[in-house]
Amino acid sequence: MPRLTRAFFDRPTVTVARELLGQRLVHVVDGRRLAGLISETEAYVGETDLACHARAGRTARTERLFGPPGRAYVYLNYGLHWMMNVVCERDGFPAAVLIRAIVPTEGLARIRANRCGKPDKILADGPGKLSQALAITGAANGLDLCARGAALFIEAAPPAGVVVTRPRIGIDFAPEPWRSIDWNFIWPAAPRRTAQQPPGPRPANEEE
DNA sequence: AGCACGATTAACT
DNA sequence: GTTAATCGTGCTC
Repeated sequence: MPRLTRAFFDRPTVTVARELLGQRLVHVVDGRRLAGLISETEAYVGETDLACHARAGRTARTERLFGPPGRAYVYLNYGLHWMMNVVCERDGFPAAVLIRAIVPTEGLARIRANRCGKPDKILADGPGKLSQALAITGAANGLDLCARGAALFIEAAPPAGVVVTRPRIGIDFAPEPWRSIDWNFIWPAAPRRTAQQPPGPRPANEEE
């Protein structure tokens, strides 16, 4: 499947957040693909969105948000957890989609190791967890997901179909209407479990 | 220069 | 349900 292009991200952030459900987030680490299907996203849209980091205006931290679409905005939250976002909309307008959950599909052995052997059900069902699972850190901040040869990118996959919306998580500090607007998107029919390994010889890039 | 607080997680009771 | 872990950021003094 081809990779999503810059044109995909150069659209309204809410649209991108919806359509990212079902698509495949891939991080190539040491020549090995670590990947999963995106199952939950959130939209953060502009300086007027008082839940968005861009509410602080253009600063050193938010520079990526204001930049061109298709790049990663990765920041550390609570001093512990890396949050993986994809910048959306035109250069100069600050907006991004936070990827909040994925269903791991490739590189399972490495992903389990990155997650310290935790049960498969909770390998990547949170924004901090999926970053740990795919080994995404602040080093990825600003990377162009649409560049040729990028190690971090999103591949096209069948669309999610039915999508459920609800208010965004963890932004109780924000005033209305931002606190309650339905900018969290979930793919309820996402595969619950990680696919089993196919029978026969394993791919060359699958470990142990 | 100092401070309060997160777009969270895991391990508790 | 409660709480510790842990640090970059933006704001105040």
